[in-house]
Amino acid sequence: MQKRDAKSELIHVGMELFSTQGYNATGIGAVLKKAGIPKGSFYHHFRSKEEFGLAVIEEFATRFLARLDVFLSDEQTSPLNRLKIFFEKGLERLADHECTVGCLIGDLGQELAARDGQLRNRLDAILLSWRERFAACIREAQQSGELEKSLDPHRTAGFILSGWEGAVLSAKVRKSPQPVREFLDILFATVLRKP
Amino acid sequence: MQKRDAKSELIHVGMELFSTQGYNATGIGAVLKKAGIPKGSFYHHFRSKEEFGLAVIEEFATRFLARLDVFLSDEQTSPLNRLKIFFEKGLERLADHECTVGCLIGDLGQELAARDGQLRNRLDAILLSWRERFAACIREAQQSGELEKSLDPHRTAGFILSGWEGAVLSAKVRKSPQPVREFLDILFATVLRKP
DNA sequence: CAGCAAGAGTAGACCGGTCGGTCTATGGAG
DNA sequence: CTCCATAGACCGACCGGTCTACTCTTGCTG
Repeated sequence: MQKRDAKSELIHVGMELFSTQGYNATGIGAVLKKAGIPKGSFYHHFRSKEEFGLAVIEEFATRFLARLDVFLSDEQTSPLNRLKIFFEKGLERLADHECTVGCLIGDLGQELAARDGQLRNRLDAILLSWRERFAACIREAQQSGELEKSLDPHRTAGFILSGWEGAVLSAKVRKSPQPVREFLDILFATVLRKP
Repeated sequence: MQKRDAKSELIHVGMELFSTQGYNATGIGAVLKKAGIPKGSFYHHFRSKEEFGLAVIEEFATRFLARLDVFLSDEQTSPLNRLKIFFEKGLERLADHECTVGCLIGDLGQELAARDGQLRNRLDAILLSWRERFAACIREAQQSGELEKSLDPHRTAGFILSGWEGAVLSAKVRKSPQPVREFLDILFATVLRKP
C-alpha cells in the first residue's frame, strides 16, 4: 500500500474522525496523533481548522460524486433502478460499518448549521448539487415511463435526499440499519411507485 | 413574569443553547453566564454535563409530547388532518425562528450518535416513543378510511419521523423552510394520499 | 417564642487537561 | 542558496469538574 503525502493523510484521517465523532468533538490533536503528523506540518498545509474542514468535505464530496456517477450513469440499467441500486449499496455500507458512519455532509450540515462560516455555505452548495443529480435521474425515469410525469423532479429529489439523511440519522441513533431499510421500502412503494 | 428557580433556569437556557449551537459546542460556562447562575449551583443540581444534558432533553421531550398530544388527540379533527396540522404548525415555528432551531432530539441524536452514554440511549428511546404516537394516529386514520389499510403504521410512522428530521436538517443548512414545505407536500400527496 | 442544627442552595477560586493557533528551528530537495 | 516541508515547544483561552466557604431555610427542642 502506497504511503500518502502528509496533506492527503491528514484529509483522510479527518474524513474518518469527522464521520464518526463530528467536527466539534474532534480536536486537531486527535487528527495529528492518528495521522502521525506534527502540528507544524498541519498549519503549513491549512491555515485553520475551518480550512482543514473545507478540504475534508471537498474530498468527501468528490468521492461521493464519483460514486454517484458510477451508479446514476449506468446505461445498462433503467433510471429508476439506478436510484434503487445506489441506495441499496448505501444501505449495505451503512450496515458494514455497524451504523457508526453516516453521510459526512449531512452530519456536518446539521452540526454546523448555526455557523455563518464558509463551511456551512459549502455544505449547502454540495447538497444542492447532489439534488440536481438526483433530479436529472428522476427526469430520465419519467421520460422512460418509469415514474409519473406529475412528479416535480427537483422537489422529489429534495424529498429523497432529506429523507435519506433523516433515515441515516435514525440508523445511527438506533445503531441499526432498519430505519434506512424502511425508508427505502416505503419510498419505492409510494413516492417512486411505477405507474 | 415569574422568576424561575435556578435549576429550571439552567434547563431552560440549556434547551436554548443546545438547540442553536449543539451540545459539544456549548460549554457550561456559556450556560451559566446566560442564566446568571454560578458554577457551584450548577454542580449542586447536576453531577455532570451529561446529567444536565439528560435533564434538558427530558424537559424538551415532555414539552414536545404535550404539544403532540394537543394535536393528535383532537377529536374534532380527522386523524389524517391532525397529522397535517401538527406538521404545518411545526413548519410555521421553524420559519418564525428563521430556521435556526430544529428538533433538539434529532439534532442531539446526530451529534451524539457515536457515544455510548446515557444520552444517546435516551434519545433513541424518545424517538421510538414519538414513533408510537404517530403510528397510533395512522392506525386511526386507516380505521376511518383516510389511509390505505396496506400501510404498516409503525414503518410509516418511522418514515415520516426520519423524513421530518431530514427535512428540518436541510432547512437549517439552507436557512430556508422550503425543504420542509416540499417534504410535507410530497408526503401528503404520495405516502399519505387518501384512497 | 427563640435558638440551634442540619440540610439545601449559592458562590467562585482553583485544578489539570485540551483547544486552536503561533513561532522558531531544522532538514531536505532542487 | 532558497524554498518547501517538518517538528514540537509554547501561548492564552476554554473545558468540565472539585472544593471550600458562606448563606438561607426548615424543623426540632427547650
